[in-house]
Amino acid sequence: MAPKSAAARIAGALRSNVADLPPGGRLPGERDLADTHEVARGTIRAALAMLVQDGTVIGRPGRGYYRREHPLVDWWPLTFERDGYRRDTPEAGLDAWAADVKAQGFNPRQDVKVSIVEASPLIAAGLDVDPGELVVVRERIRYVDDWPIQTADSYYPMWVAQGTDIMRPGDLTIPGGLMRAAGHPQARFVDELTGRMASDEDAARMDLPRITPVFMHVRVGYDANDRRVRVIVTVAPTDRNRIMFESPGGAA
Amino acid sequence: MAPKSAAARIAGALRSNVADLPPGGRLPGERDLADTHEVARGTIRAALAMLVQDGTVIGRPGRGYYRREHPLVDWWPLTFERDGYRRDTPEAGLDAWAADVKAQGFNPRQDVKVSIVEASPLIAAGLDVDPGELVVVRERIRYVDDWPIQTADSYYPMWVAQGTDIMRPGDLTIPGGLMRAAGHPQARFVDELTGRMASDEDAARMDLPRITPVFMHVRVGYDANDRRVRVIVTVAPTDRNRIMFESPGGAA
DNA sequence: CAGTGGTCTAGACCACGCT
DNA sequence: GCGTGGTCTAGACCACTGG
Repeated sequence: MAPKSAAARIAGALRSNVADLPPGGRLPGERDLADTHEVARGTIRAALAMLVQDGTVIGRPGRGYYRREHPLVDWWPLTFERDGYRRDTPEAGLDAWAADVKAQGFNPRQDVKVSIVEASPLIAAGLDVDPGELVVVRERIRYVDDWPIQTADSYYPMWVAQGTDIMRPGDLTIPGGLMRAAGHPQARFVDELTGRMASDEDAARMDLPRITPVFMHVRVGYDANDRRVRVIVTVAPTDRNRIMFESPGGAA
Repeated sequence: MAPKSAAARIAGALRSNVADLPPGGRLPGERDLADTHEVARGTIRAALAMLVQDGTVIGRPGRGYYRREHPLVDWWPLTFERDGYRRDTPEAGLDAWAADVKAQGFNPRQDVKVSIVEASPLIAAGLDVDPGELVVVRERIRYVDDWPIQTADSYYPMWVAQGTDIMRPGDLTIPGGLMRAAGHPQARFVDELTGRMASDEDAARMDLPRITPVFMHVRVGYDANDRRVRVIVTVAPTDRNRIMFESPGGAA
């Protein structure tokens, strides 16, 4: 019924081979696979690309292809305050994301870099400032068991960040949250979720092959006066992250 | 700083060319582009693939590449009942999705096919039935302005669907919702969102190039007795869909 | 150093859309 | 029938990895 390409057929065969491998086990090299399947190397690469994309296999330049070791990490970007549901009072010293990861039995870590940059068009639109205006950014790379899982960059207008802990480098863990401590508790968020392929920058920060699809999550936070006080841009490769949420029933 | 590949460099150049094109305008063929940029056709294809992935351009087999005409369609999978926020009493004759699309000024349409199938492992896990057990599926293909936007397949256990409107073919528009009418109003949902590349099946149903990344949204619906009464699997290409939600503030 | 994946070339044949 | 994209081949050179 479905006329499969040679690459798709080989991808299926490789999938079985990978299943017989121990986690972390290595596949033969592209040239070997090309010989045994009697196709050109390009065809093998197309097949392997499919396995990389769905996370079956990890490609390491200069080393080879390996069976995936780590499972998908669940990410709950929505924080309800309903039914006593989940967090919102995360364990001391952990932000919501880190608390979630720890609850899944993994070990979270975040590298943080603070700097002052000119607002890109995306950020300017989110913060309602002029493009090129100076804003403060806290760039985070999040690791789970020392494996890069996602990047989360928070942008603040100067008038919010000035003279607060926001400008302090390092992985801050402030009870009640950074924004509340800075005097701008957030009243609501608007979230936008799009998808794309990993950019060169994503690839460099998270050590990804550029064929990986990623989620891009943009959250605009508003304070009680409906002023935009923060934009968070999270980039999460789909082969490492699963987004979860729960909602009350409706007519749908 | 960033050592770009030839394909990436050409992709950038093409991006400018596309911007000068009217929406729907056609690019030169791959062989022409290869000549003018003095590279092999494969390199041009790699560059074009980048533009297709981020939705700048639409590839039509046998015809050519065209500048994208239609904007991203917003999709709000979450239905709050707060602040008088949005829908949940959708316009008569429209489900929540169609009402959203119409509110954006577009024209929604859905093709529905009803059938009885054996539960796949994914569906069996979601409905808490045995794999291979017979379930009812309502397969929908959703169009916006006659452009395929997403597929949404709803699976029901037999004991839920038997003898109800669920088994009636066609695009049903039942005030209060199909589930309520069938005697199984849903108390809550658990949602899971993953990403992957379009499968052969996705490509066929929505006329996609297989290099398109897609969102896969799996929603499990529970009734008041916490029984699983429905699983909806939605596949939404990231180059046509943007997922939106809004949430109350927290400590995060 | 030899082996790996990453990229590119210059062809080729195919199925499909159009006229 | 001709042009289009989709796929595949059999090479090549590169940068990077590891021992």
